[in-house]
This record gives sequence, C-alpha cells and structure tokens, in this order.
Amino acid sequence: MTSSLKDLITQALQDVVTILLADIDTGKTPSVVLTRPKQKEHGDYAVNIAMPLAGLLKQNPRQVAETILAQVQFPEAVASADIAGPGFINIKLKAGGETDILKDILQQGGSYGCVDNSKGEAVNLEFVSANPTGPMHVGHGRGAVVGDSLANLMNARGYKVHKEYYINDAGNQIGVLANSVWLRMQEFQGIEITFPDGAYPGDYIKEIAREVLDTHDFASFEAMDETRRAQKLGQLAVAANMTMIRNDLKEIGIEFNQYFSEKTLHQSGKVTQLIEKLEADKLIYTGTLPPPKGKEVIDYKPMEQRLFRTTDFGDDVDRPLMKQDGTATYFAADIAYHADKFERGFKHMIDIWGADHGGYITRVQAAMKALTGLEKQPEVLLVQMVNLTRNGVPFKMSKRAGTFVTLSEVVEEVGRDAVRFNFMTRRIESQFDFDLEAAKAKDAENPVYYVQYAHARIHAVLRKAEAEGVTQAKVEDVDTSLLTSDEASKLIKMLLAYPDMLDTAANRREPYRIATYIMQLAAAFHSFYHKNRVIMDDVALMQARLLLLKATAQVIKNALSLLGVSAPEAM
RNA sequence: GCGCCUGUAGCUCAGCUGGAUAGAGCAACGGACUUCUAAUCCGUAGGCCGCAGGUUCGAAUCCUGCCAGGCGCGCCA
Repeated sequence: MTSSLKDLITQALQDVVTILLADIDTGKTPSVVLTRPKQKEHGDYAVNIAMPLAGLLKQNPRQVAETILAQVQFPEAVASADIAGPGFINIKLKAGGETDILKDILQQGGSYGCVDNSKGEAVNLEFVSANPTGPMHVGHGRGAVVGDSLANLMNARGYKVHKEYYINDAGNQIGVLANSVWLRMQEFQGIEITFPDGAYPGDYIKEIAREVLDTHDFASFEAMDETRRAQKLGQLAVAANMTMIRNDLKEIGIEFNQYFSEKTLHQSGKVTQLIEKLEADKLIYTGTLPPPKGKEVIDYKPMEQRLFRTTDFGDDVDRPLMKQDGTATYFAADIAYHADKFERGFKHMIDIWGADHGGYITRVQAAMKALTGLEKQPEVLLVQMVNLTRNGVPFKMSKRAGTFVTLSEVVEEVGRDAVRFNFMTRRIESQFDFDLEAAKAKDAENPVYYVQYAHARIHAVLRKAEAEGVTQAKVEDVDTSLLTSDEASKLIKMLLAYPDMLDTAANRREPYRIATYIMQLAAAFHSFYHKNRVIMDDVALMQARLLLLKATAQVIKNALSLLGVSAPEAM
C-alpha cells in the first residue's frame, strides 16, 4: 500500500523539524504525531509539535509554529494550515481529500487493517487453562474471549500467535475429582455414601460416574487398591472434563493450537530436571519462610523447606519447589512449563490469568529470569472478576455445577455473539457486571445488536439497490469526492482510523478497543443513514454513497470477525 | 501490614500513554417512520473526573499521601 495522506503530512512536518534542529545538539528529535481534534473547527488533523520544539529552540510556541508553516511543503490535498491556541497547528483538508480510502478498503476486502505476518514474531499465548475438574465458568469465559480476540488481533497486526491451553491434570485436585466420581459410582450402585465437603458437588460428576459405569465394570474398580483406582478414575474424569471444556470452547468459537498437559511434565522428568538444574546452579537452599501476613494461618508451624532464591531475581520472598511429602509444587511444574515454551523457541510469551492469580506474576517472572535470562516473561494480563446478575440482582446458582454458573449455561441463554461482544466492551482491568437480561435484550441496551444491525441495514440498502436495477459502477469509476456531507466525512474518518486503532490495540494488548471502535463506527453509520438517502436519482452521488456503505460494511465485518462475532446480512 | 487492580453524569462504561469546551449508551424529558430495516436517529437536561498536595505553558491522564471497593499474601491450583 502506498503511504497514507496522514503519513505524508507527518513526514512533511518531520522534515521541517529536522531542519530546524539541525544546528542544535538535542538528545533526541521530537516526533510529529498527528491527532484527530475533537472539535471540527480545529480541522481534520492537529499537531502539537511546536510546543516541545519551543523549549529546545527557546522561542514561544506560536512563533515556532509560524516558522514551521513557512517552510513546510504539504501534499496537494491539504487545503489550509492554521496556528491556534497555545501553538497547535490545525490542518484542514480539501473536501473529499481522503475519500480514496474507500477504494482501498474495497480492494483489500477482508485484509483491510491487517499486515503481513508471515515473518512475524512468534508469540505463545496461553489462556483459559481452566482446571479439568469441571465445566468452564463465566470468569473463564471472559478470559477465553479476551484471549481469542487478542490472538486474532495480534495475528492481524503482524505477530504469529500460538494459542495454548495448559491442562492442570496433576496434583491433589485430580485425586479429589477421582474420589468424587468414585463416591457417585458407589451411590449409583445403591451403596450408602457420605459426600464430604471438599468433594466436587456438581451434577456433571454424576454424569461422569454414569458414563464410567456404562463403559466399565464396577467390580473391577472395587477390586483395585485405592491408589490405582484414583489414578484410573482421575484419568477418565480428566478426559471427560476436557471433552466438556473443549465443547464449551467450541460453542463460543474458540480453538487452540495446542493443549499442554502438566502431567507430561512430571512423567517426562522435566520437573525433576528443572529442580536438579537449580540445585546445580546453587539457586536452592534450605530455609524457613516467615508466617504469611493477612489472614491468620491457624495451624502455622515453622518448617524447613528447599527454597528457590527468587528474591535474587525480583521476587519479594523465596518460594518452595517441593512439598513436605517430596512431590513438586504447582509452582515447580509451572516454571518447568514456561521453560518448556522457551525451549520450543518462544522468546515471547503472554499469559492471561484471572485476577486471583495476580500475586503469582512476580515469582514466575523471577523464575524465568533465573532460568532463561528473559526479562518480564511471561507477559501477564490479569482479567478481573465477572459478577453475574439478572436484572441487577446477583446470580450465582447453577443447576449443573452446583456452586457456579457455567459458561455454557450463559451461552445457551444469551447466545454466542452477545457473550463474546459483551465481554469485549470493557477493559480487562475493570470488574465486569454481566447482566443476563441485558445481554439478551434486543435493543440499544445491548451493543451487539446495535452493531450487527448497522451491518444488516447496509445490506438491506444494497439489496434494495439491486432490486431497483441499479448497476453498480466499477470502483475506479466512482467519484468519491462527492461525499462531502458532515456525516459522510465523519464516517470516512472512522474507516480511516481502523488500521491505527488495531495497531494501538495490538501493541497495548487491548482488544476491547475493537469493540469500542465498532460501536463508534456503527453510530457514525446510523447517523449518516438517517440524513443521507442512498438510492436516488443523482446517479454519481448514489454510486459514491453505495461505495461508502460497502466500505463501512466491510470494516464492520472485519472488526467483528476479530472478535469472533458474526456479521449478519439480515436481521 | 504488604502487593496488584479499580474509583469519570442517577446507572454501565469510553477518554487514542500530557492537549483546546471531559464523551457515549441506559434511565428522564421533547421530537422524527405513506421514503433504502424505528433493533434506528435528532434534541434537552445531567460532571468539586474519590479527596488533598505536587510536577508544567497545559493534568481525568504523570508523582506523593490519604479514603473507598475488589483480588491476593508458607506445602491448594
């Protein structure tokens, strides 16, 4: 693609800055950044470069701005440039000056906004990683949707993203899971049981128990010793839960490149090797940790442990790698896992975690620094909690899981598009109050319908045009400079801003920006639609407006697809 | 006690890494369908940007200290 008008203007100004600073020894040259002013009286673009320059040149900003304007050579499409306020340069474009973008959009189609990623940096993106002890809950759903959209976004902006799910199929929880299933199996056999507090209460445990009984002989489990039985049932239950989780993910349109099992790390000896390596590097010592602050640990007893010197690498306390019984801690496996990613060639990792894992970031990064020398890896994005409500009232009960509302229940009730879009409308740092009734509402309260309606509406116009026998002109024959109404200009500016928005969103790992953008784009379209009739006698203008609509539909579709939301042509 | 996140209109949230008069939606009020989809649009009203200092030409944005809410703080994952 050739340079955009914005780039040309930026370059023209930057050239002048370079000349002005030629005789001055500055640390660095300030860079020109064009912004879109909020008030349209301030022109199409505004630039504040005179302000930072004023200090360096020891002149007042307005004077600097004048010097710049005297020397700058703007491209043809610039109509005027004025100095305003404390020293802003406001640039106005000729009417229809930027409308060529519409043709670019139609020519690029689905790839408008994207850049080639065939040689892009490989990024390992780990998200969801819900424990295989039950169905996904709504909080997992938020992480899943954010992660998948971020992957799409980063792939669109030049990275090569490898999506990975870490299965925590080792540890005590699997024993609890196995026991829960075993109890339900006995129950089905008419044996009286007491179901302990710590066990998993949900109905899905009964489903698994039923399935095991259907495919296996109960007596064979009875005959096993406890360890063997726990192992066997744990394996079966994890497999069943992973099938369920994959299905939950499929329902919202998410697939992973890789599912990575924690158990394999233990079996292959990677965890042991990791500990041996750290021992050899003298990064482990025997010590006693101080008691935890905050809520009092009632049965606290000081004890000696083998501790990893994570404090040498930025952590605030050293961390144990082995439990009292000699088995590895979750932390040990987790750093072995991240080290494994590194060995697989990923120098850049992003993990998406729930807010309750926030305290875990420093220690993993410290461990990674010790092991690989990488700074700030993995890059961790914390997604804050989701509070479910129904008509504003907190809502926590679930039929299937017993203690929490499952993602699939919510998807079933409000639909995939609504779940995906709504989860993307807020920054991950803010807690999310997800209201089931609001998410189901088919009105302006629900942003997903607002944007989908815009897309469907455009297609209604296109269908109407076709029905009336309008032959659409070739793209290159359309005179887009006829699009001069305020609403058209606003809409075109929105379309023009799309690639920059994506770039910001990708670099800052803020996929929610896409949702915010689509809502603004849809608003710009709806507004245009009401004031500018498309199908009309003035053929040239009609053709220009049809082109504008097609470009708008294309961008809405592109943006929605990054969020995994459909763009219906009729509603 | 310490760490991370949050605090913007009655409610839910934006605010493009310091810019010009802080913006949307919902709720309230008033308008717009014999015309391409009213799941829409236009208008009115609504703000000590949690509080107090500081940094500077300029602060919702950066720094410090408070206040409030969420999450976390030895062998769970």
